[in-house]
Amino acid sequence: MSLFIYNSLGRTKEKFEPLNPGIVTMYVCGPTVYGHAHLGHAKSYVSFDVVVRWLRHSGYRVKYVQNITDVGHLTDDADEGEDKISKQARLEKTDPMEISQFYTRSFYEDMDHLEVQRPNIAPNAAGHIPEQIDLIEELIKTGHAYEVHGNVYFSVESFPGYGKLSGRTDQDAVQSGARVEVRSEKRHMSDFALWKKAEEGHLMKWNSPWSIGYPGWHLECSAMSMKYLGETIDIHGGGMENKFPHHDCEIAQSESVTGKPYVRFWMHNNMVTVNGIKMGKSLKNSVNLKEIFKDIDPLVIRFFILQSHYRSQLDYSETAIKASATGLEKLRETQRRLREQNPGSGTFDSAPFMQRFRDAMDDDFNTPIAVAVLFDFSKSVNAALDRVESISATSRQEAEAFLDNAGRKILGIVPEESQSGSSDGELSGKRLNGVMELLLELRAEARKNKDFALSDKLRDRLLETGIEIKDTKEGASWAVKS
RNA sequence: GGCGAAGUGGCCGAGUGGUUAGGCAGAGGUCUGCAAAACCUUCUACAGCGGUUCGAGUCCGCUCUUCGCCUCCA
Repeated sequence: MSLFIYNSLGRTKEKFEPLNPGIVTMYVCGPTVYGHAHLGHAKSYVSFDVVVRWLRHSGYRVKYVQNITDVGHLTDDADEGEDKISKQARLEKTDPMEISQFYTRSFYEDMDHLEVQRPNIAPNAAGHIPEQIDLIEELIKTGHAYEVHGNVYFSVESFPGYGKLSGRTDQDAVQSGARVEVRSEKRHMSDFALWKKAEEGHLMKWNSPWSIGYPGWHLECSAMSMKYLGETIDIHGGGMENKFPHHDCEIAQSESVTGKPYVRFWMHNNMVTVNGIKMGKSLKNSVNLKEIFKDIDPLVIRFFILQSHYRSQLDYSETAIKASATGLEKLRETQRRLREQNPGSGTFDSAPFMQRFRDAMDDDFNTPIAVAVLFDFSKSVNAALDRVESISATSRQEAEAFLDNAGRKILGIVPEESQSGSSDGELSGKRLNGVMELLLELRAEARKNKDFALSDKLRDRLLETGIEIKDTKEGASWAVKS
């Protein structure tokens, strides 16, 4: 089976082949850096991380670009309001550059915890002003854009396909219910800004042929995507809420300049909701990642996200997270058992699970099914290990390799180190192993002497510190509980 | 008003014309000094009403409900 990807452009799953054999060019809309990342960011970037990992696993060289939006765009609508980054700078009593740098670092910190691999290129908008100006000049030259009082607008009437991604092709209908008052200086209500003249006191501004000002929001992705990946790219990812207007504007700008398709596959991931309502900063219900990570292993969050499909909404609740934590522990338990149990003579065939896993991933990155395959695998492996004959060294190696590939390298939900269930490096140290070995030995002696008060004390007190003792036929083992 | 998505068992969450999703929770059992872990067995479904079909959560129509976008947003 070959890889099929749901393309938002045609609203169907299409067979994926890159434009250039062996190489996939991929661009994903990055965050605007004026606050800490929340669960929504996690869902988006974990989802696309798995996409990249699967493409690479499938043998492609993936050139992955993910931008950082550090030009402050407006808090309100297209024409009013304060620039978000400047506003945050004012609130934190500092300047925009510090804000964007600080939150960029914070973003990567959180993504690192989630095992999200960094993009190959992470361009920032403020560093690509000349490229954006070039693009505007080209659009003016070709009659797709016009200047009014230092502002430059894209003329949607000059691009017949405007709105094809979101299905909003009738601009009069789109505007009839719009909640935003439209500036009269535009030729058409739907025209959008490519360059804005800076108002008095606006901090983030640059010189341009039209005014001292700043670029429109949609422009940066077009400019940077084409600069680093070429005029036509294979995959462009982003959140569903950006389909319109952001992505439709990107298409209009880019294709007007090049005359070529801008993106071959559009991928849109769905939202995180809290009690059924979209999570958003303005709604004050967003779940900050740094807060969650205080109580929950980041990989549990990653697992929680991958248990649903990227195109489905994901409803956040503490009970759902707890269920995920317990479930993930089960997979890790199997991983530990595979590493620790002595080989026997039985056989175990991992191949069918590999095949089912591949099929799931090839079907539009169906991670919920891929995860279900891991659970089925886990169940079968545990059963095999429980048999008297256990499984042979060869079978065990195969099973371990599958779990390592599928669970760690692709889904990124099981850790490399088997001894510690958490990503806490301190606890997984050799020293702890030594101490635990001693404690298990003492407990075994106590049990042998039927001193159950002592053996239970050891077990209970260790559990209080987050270490769980597991008695099996092969003797006791331990694991850090996440 | 326009564009779009969705309603699955106690909860989370796949599937999409005929055959078990999976996880969590619940029940019973094996194991255990007792537990936990592990293993085995097991209960509760496809919003409603029509239609197509030998057969429909799955296709079609209508109704109800929810959510997203049309303003910055992953």
